[in-house]
Amino acid sequence: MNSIYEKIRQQINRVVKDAFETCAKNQTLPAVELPEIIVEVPRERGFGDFSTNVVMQAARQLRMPPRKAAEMLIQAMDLKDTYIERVECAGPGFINFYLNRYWLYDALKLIQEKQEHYGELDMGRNVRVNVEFVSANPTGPLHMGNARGGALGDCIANVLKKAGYDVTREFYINDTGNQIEKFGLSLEARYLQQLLGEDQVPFPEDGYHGEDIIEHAKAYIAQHGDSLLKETPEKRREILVQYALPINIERIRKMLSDYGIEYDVWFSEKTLHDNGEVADTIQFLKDNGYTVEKDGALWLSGEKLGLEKDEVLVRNNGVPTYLAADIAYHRNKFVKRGFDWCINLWGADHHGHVARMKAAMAPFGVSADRLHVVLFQLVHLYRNGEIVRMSKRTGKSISLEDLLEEVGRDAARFFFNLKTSGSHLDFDLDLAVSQSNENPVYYVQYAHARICSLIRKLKEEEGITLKDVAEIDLTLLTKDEELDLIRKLAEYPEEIALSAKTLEPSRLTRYVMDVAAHFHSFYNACRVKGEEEPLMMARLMLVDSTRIVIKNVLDLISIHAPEKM
RNA sequence: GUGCCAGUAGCUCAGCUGGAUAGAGCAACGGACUUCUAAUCCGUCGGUCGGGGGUUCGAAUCCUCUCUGGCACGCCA
Repeated sequence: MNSIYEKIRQQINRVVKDAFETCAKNQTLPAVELPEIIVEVPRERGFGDFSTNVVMQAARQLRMPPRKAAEMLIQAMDLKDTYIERVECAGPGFINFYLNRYWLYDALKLIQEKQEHYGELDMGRNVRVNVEFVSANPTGPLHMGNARGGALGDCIANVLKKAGYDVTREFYINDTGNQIEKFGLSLEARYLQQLLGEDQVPFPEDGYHGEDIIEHAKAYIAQHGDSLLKETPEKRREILVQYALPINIERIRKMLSDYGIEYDVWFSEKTLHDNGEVADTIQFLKDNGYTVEKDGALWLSGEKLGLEKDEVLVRNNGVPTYLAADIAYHRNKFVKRGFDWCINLWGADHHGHVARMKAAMAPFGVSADRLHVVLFQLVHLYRNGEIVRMSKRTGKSISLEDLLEEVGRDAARFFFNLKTSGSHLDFDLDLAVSQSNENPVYYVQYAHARICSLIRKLKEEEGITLKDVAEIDLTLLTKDEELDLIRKLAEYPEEIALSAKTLEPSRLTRYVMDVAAHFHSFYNACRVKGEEEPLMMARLMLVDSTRIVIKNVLDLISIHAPEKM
């Protein structure tokens, strides 16, 4: 068993179904097909611990007022061997379940039993999922979009893993094509400028203007001198790209690693061209009638795939487009490597690409729902209440490196995971570094440190450590603050399930803030140290369980859980 | 012009597979440290859920129209 909620849902499900069968047998209710029984937690505590609206859903088929049907059901319920203490009908026809406290005590036992494995589910058993994220152009430093995409993608991967999926994290390296062409031209111009003087060599209008390009040129000259002057421009660019690209990729890898992200696969786009998979994919589409020829180019047929318009696959100069490579890439993921499910994280400015990418999988027998694109909105940085576009130091747009330098990894990961991916994100730099009650990062970390401190003190000053669960009387936990905290901790597996289902890990960030809030309330209302041994031990178990959950969530969002602050 | 996303408290946002009296944090105001960390807690204030219409027992949630903001509509990626 992984979740008390799951257990309770099963109990309620069984109780309702059995009661319904009894009623059908007595003919107090018509024997109809019941809809799925949805069990939820009512907003108001007074409406019980759990409730279901099943008779309202079924009111039409039952041909009876919901309240009346509910009453019949409740009368027929057998509550033996359940947590359910009593059942009431309320409102327009809700059935409210009031539970005894043992479900909460069992929830605590479950946490202690599972420890860091608490919250793990088997939702994704045998499902292999590929999560591809960041995939930044290796032509320069990582920007805010990469930072948000990185935080989201990594967290989604963590959550899916926790939910039992077989997860592969992947970075797609755009190491060929137009961007690289531009990269080469920029490097070449900077190289020549260094050797021949800036005025002697024009810099390409749409080139990469960053300082890093000049640094690459200087570094290359320092190591290899002016030997490229005598090469052909093509050869020169090739050598410069071969020199600078691995450095950039390594920098990206290092930067993301500092950010807490480690990939399983670094996938090179170039290999798809070199080994013929792009050509083969285009040929396959052509052979199966998914293409049209027009204006000297080869187009993906929009009509054939249900798209609004055709898209170029091969330009009239014979060079395949990014789309062609991307189709080959996804075909590689699904068909060649056999992933059941692929998740891509893209900036919202790429939303136009989603429909064609999904549609383009159909020819390969891959249904659109196996490709899931998570679009995330742009990030706006604020300082002193004003929007910040440029780095003070470099005058360029703010890089991930700048951000980590200014606010640190914990704050960055926390704030990028605080809002749902679909909403625009305003990142307040002042708030992220402020050591105050306004900063939610500290709020959560402080709760963890407080717990660790408490546990440490008990051990060091009193020699007290947590006893075996079997020897602890949890029924001594009766105060609202205690029970509310346990209730919150019991929700954790539900949060994992919902985060995995919706691919919205930001709810975990909000959840852990909630856990911290309940802990702080508990802490102010109840003492641990100095209480009589049995109560102290029960509370210590609650506190330690809280520690386990907070640590668990902070690990998922890749934020440090300090033991002291 | 067409499409996608968003519009909820002064601010930043949850809630959106229809459910009971729409939530949280911050800000504002008033309280709580002899006792395990006050980076904390408790309380008060705060809403025509952008607007109109519709669907039904019930709508912030679904449909439709409309207004506002962002983005996309390339032989760029």
